[in-house]
Amino acid sequence: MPIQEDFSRTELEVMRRVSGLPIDELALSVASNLWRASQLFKQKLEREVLREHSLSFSSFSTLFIIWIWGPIETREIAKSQAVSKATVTSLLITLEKHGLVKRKVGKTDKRLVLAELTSAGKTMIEWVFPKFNQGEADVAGTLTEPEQLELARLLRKVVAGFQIPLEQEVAT
Amino acid sequence: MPIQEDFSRTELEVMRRVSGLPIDELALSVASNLWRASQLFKQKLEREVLREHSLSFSSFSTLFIIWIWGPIETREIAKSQAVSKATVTSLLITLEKHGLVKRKVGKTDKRLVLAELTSAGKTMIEWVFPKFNQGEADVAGTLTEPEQLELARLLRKVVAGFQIPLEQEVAT
DNA sequence: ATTCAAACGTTCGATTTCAAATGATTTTTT
DNA sequence: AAAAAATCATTTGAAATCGAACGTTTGAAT
Repeated sequence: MPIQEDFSRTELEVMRRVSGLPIDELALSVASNLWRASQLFKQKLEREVLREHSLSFSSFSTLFIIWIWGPIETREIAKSQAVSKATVTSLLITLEKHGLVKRKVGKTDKRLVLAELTSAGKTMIEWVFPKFNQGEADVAGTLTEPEQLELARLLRKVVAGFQIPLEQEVAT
Repeated sequence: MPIQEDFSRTELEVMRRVSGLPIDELALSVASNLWRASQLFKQKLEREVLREHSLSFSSFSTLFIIWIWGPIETREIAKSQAVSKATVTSLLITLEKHGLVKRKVGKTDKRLVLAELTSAGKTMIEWVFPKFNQGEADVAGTLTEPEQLELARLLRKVVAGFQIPLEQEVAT
C-alpha cells in the first residue's frame, strides 16, 4: 500500500477550486496547515490544561514570559508575544486582578511599567508549565524525533524570515 | 563559518531556564515556534493585505470558506475553522452587516442556517485572495521549495494527529 | 531654559472569541 | 401521537485583540 499524503477534504477542494488561478499552491498549503495546526494546538492546551486553572492561552504565555524574564517591560512582553501593547495592558490587568502579577513604574524612566510575578503567580506557572509541556509533547509526539527537529528548524527559519523585511522601510 | 542554528534569544533563555526540570525541550521548541510563526503570519497578512479592505483574519477565512463551499452550514464553518459556533455567528453578523454574506434558514431542516456570498462578497474574495496568497508566498518563500513541501507535510501530519485522539472518549 | 518631538502605557470603541444558557426545531422513545 | 432527548443557532457575559487617540514623561533642538 503506497504512502498516502494526508490532504484533508477541504485542502483538496480548495486546490481544485483555485487551480487555474495564478496561485502559489505550495505556499497556500504551507500557510493553511500552519494556521490550522496552531489553532488546534491552542484549543487543545486551553481545554485540556489551562481551563481548569482559569487561564487563557494568552494569560499563560504572558505569565510564562514574565517567569522567564523576571521584571519585564510591557513593550518587551508585547514584542515577545507578537501582540500589541494595548493587548498586554489588558492581559496584565486581568492577571493582576487574579493576583498572579504585579506592576510597578520604572525607577529611572517613569514611562515604563515593569511586570513581575507574585508568589501566587510563580506557584501557578511552576505548577501548570509541566502539564502544558506534556500537552506540547502529545502534539509533537505525532512526529518522530528527527521530524520534530526538522519541523522546529523549518519553523525557526520562517520566524527568522519575518524579522528581515524590516530593512525595506514601510512607506507612509 | 559554521551554519548557525538560529535560536532566538528568548528560545535560548527559556531552554536555559527549564534545563534541569523534567521538560520535553524538543516539544517545547516545536510548539513555541509553531505558535510564533502562526502569529507573525497572521499579523503580517492583517497589516499588509487585509487592513485596507477592513477585513480581519477571521473574516477573511470565513469569506474564503464560504467561497469554496457555496451555501454552507454554520456548524461546518465552525468545524473547518476550528472555532466555536458562537464565534461563527458573530463573524457572520459582521460580514452580513458589511454586505458580504447573506444567511438563510435551511429548507428541510429549519434549525440550520446556510451562509452564502453576496455578489459584493464574491467580488471581495476574488480580489483579495490573490493578494493574500502573495503574502503567503512571501512567508513560505523564506524556505526552499523542498523545505516548503516538507514543512507542509509535517504540519499536515501534526494536524492529522489532532483528529485521532477523539477515539479516547472524553470523560465527563 | 523652553519648546518640540519621540516614546510609553493606557483608554476607547469595535470585533473576535468562548462556555454556558436559551429558544427553536427535529429525532427518538415510549 | 405525546413526551423526552438531541441538535441547531443565537444570546449573554467575560476576556482578548487591535488601531487610533490620549496624557505623561523623556530626550532633542533651539
